[in-house]
Amino acid sequence: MGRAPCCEKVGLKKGRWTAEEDDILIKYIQSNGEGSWRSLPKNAGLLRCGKSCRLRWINYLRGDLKRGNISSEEEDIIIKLHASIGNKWSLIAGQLPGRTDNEIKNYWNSHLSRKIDTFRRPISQTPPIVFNLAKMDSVPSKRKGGRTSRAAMKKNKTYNRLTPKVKEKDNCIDSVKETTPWQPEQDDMVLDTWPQGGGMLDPSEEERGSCEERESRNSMPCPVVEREAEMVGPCEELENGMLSFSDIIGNELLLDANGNLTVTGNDDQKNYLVTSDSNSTKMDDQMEVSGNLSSNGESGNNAEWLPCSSSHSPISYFDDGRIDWDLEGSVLGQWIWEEQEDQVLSWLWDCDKGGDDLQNLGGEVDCERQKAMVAWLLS
DNA sequence: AAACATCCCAACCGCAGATTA
DNA sequence: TTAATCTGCGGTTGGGATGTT
Repeated sequence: MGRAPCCEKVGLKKGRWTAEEDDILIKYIQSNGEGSWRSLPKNAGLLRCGKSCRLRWINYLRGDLKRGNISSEEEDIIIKLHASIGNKWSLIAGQLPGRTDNEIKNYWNSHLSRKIDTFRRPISQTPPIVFNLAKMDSVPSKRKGGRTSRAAMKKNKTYNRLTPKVKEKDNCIDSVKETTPWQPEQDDMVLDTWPQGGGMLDPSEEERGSCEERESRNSMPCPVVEREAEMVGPCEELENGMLSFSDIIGNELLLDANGNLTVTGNDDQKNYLVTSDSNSTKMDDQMEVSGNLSSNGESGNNAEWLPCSSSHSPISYFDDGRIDWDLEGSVLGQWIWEEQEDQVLSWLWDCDKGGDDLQNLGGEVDCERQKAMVAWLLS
């Protein structure tokens, strides 16, 4: 039997709520309390779906909602939590009093995800480079038209127009560093390094599905090589002040505490997942990758590059029964979350302290890199 | 001033887990 | 035990707002 509709849809009003409707809803909830959303519209005399009433109340009319812009501290929390748990907007919202999941979701989609998405860059054609992010901050966007983002307008009302356009590559690239490109051992490697809820708290391999599916789930660019290539020159893209985060990961990103970004390229447009060859530290190394937001295939941590799509992916290690890192769907994963949620979250809040926490989990955290990455994202 | 491009967010939709009868 | 219902969540979209050309 098909699922019954949440409410009788015929004759119900849709679209923006009017002030009168808001008043009715507020008064009704004030006198009757929340809940019984299905019967609320009828009882309150609203021509709205109960679901719509609930949403309106939760996201807009509740008294304890915080108005105004997302603060940098809140943004910091959002970034850190999203890097850890992915699109769990309600969970993230739970850490931000007065903010709703919808608000955070919108903020992520309109501000933060774009920041990361525009960080894209072609992988192969450039020599290894070091970017001075401090300089990049001052590099204007190359947009041709359209509306300036509100965030940008808030930050700088002379946005774009009064800022001289950067023409010289040297303005955005501090130096070119020659390194020996790392050669992959396998040709069919697929990157899965973006810590979209991943790395640390990734669902099982089966649930991960295709790249597109994961992109859809996470609202994040999937850094898989078969993605449409965005072929722009190194500085052309840098004029946007951003690189693809996934590209950076794929190119062996090194982000130091000063915000300098080192990218050592690989020349076959392959991206990789780094993991350890030590079973006992699989989970921890994943944490390190996601926490540090950097990977180095030559790291001395017994690291080896493995295709995440293969049976050797770190996730598959979990699936092998050694550990199931499914956040909600497994006993062990549930245990980890329940028992060590505080540790994980405290690591997110306080890097200095979190190092110890993660040590307890068997991992290592490069706090300086984490801080630098967050600082950059907030820039 | 008009057309166009883009941003942004409120609201909708469908799904899934929890609860109830 | 099962179906119906409720509730919450995450993805998506419509359209107003606004900057650029």
